[in-house]
Amino acid sequence: MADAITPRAEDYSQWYLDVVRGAKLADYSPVRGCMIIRPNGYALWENMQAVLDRMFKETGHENAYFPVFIPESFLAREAAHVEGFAKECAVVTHSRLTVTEDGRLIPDPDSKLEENLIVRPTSETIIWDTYSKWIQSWRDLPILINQWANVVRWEMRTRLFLRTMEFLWQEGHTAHATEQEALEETIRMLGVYTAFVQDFMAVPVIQGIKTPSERFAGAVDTYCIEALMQDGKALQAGTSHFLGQNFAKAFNCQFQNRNNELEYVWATSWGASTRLIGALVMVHSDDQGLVLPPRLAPTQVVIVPIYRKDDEKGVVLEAAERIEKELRAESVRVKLDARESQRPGWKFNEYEVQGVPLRIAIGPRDVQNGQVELARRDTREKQTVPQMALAERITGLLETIQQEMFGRALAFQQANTHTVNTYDDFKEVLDTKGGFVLAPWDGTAATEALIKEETKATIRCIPLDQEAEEGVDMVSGKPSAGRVVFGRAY
RNA sequence: CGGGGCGUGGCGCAGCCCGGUAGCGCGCUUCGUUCGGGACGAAGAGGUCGUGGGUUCAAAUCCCGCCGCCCCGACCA
Repeated sequence: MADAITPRAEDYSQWYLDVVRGAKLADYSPVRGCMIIRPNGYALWENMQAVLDRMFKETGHENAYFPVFIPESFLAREAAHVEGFAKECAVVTHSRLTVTEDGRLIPDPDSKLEENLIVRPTSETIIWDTYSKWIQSWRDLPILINQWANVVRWEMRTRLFLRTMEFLWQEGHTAHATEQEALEETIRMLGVYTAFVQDFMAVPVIQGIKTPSERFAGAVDTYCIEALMQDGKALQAGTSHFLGQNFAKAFNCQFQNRNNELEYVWATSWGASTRLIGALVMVHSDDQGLVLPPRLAPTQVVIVPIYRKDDEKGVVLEAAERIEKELRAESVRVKLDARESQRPGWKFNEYEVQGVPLRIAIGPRDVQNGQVELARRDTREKQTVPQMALAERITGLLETIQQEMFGRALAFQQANTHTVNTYDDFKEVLDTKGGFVLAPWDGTAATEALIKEETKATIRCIPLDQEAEEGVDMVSGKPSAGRVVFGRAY
């Protein structure tokens, strides 16, 4: 087999890329670091979008769209923000090209822009410039807006889905009259992400707050959900920022409150990206390829008809189409692959690599016995079941698969979460097992930086459910109030 | 930008050390036999060997320059 998948244990990086490409999710583009999302990958993204979008609307948000170009001067308004993003911006300096005498294409010097434009790396600045025009009174608040967009960050090193120069995401930007309300929004959206990632992606996460050094550029506090990949590395799966009044001040966005006083608006922003697809791949896939959770799988069930002669073809296809109809009536996303250009064995493999949760094979034998062969992608179990009440069995089984995938991922996360008290144990666990490491921390950036420098592990978050526990920092020996989550991260 | 590696049909690679005019697997096309786990046979199509220069009767192969890509780090959703 030419396109065999590298076993996970051998080279995780290669395994991941093999799965992504084997499942036809994405390709590298001619431009370094950019990604071509193939129909398979995009179908997955569309399902994720649909669910998230519904959740946003259920929590009172509406969609809008802001421009891809941001005046350079906007970025400079918020000090921490510019610090964080200035070094990874694509800059537009000219508006047209011209051909030189020797036939080269260059930016026309005559078309140099008066002010450079940057391609948005995130939209806080353009949105807060806009909000400052929209908001005068407390009656104009809150504003609860989400945007589905692409953004560009000129990353030094990239990897399909996990870090690409351009990526698709949603970014929510909300404006509130009070600090309390903005804080509640921040936590609410963290909850939405948690629900989405756990209940739909079947990926367990730890909720927490970032330390100041890992905080979003311009935020007062960054809340996040952290997931654990199968190689023991952590991945940030979503963030929700409490921005305080930082952007309101930078863009002079004030409102008059009920007491006739002028006040700066309180802000949040939150985002999740196509990186989630990477997380999905890295958490559930095996050496046979992608494994998709039924709730997000573009195709939940594939039917592969098997026949040799024309008379067999007739009865087999008839049965297959009947089953397809029954499943569709139950809102199952089903695909009947009756192509004659590929053989059954080839199709079995193809849909396994693509992660389709369930496969039904039906041949003359089955038609005769009133049965089908049902194969689960996640466990690779096969069983022969009656055609009677098949739709009911399948909807139940899809739900079982969804639950069991989450259960296995959770068990993995728990088995790879270690509690340590000494620096030696800490290093030992990181080097031999990886995973999340719960360790005491004295709360200083100095020890955090030292640990990162020496072990490449960062504080993924201070968990929201952190228990008060008197301890001693592994490095400084200073007192620690509770454990934080360390890990090596993507 | 630092450290490694690699550029040879669509994809993955061998050939390079020791120069003689390009090969393998997969894929693709046609025909036949097949079809319950990536079928088999036969016949085909497809390559400026990244690029520029040098050495030589002769360069994928040796020498020098340049370009590009991948991996590991610094940066990051």
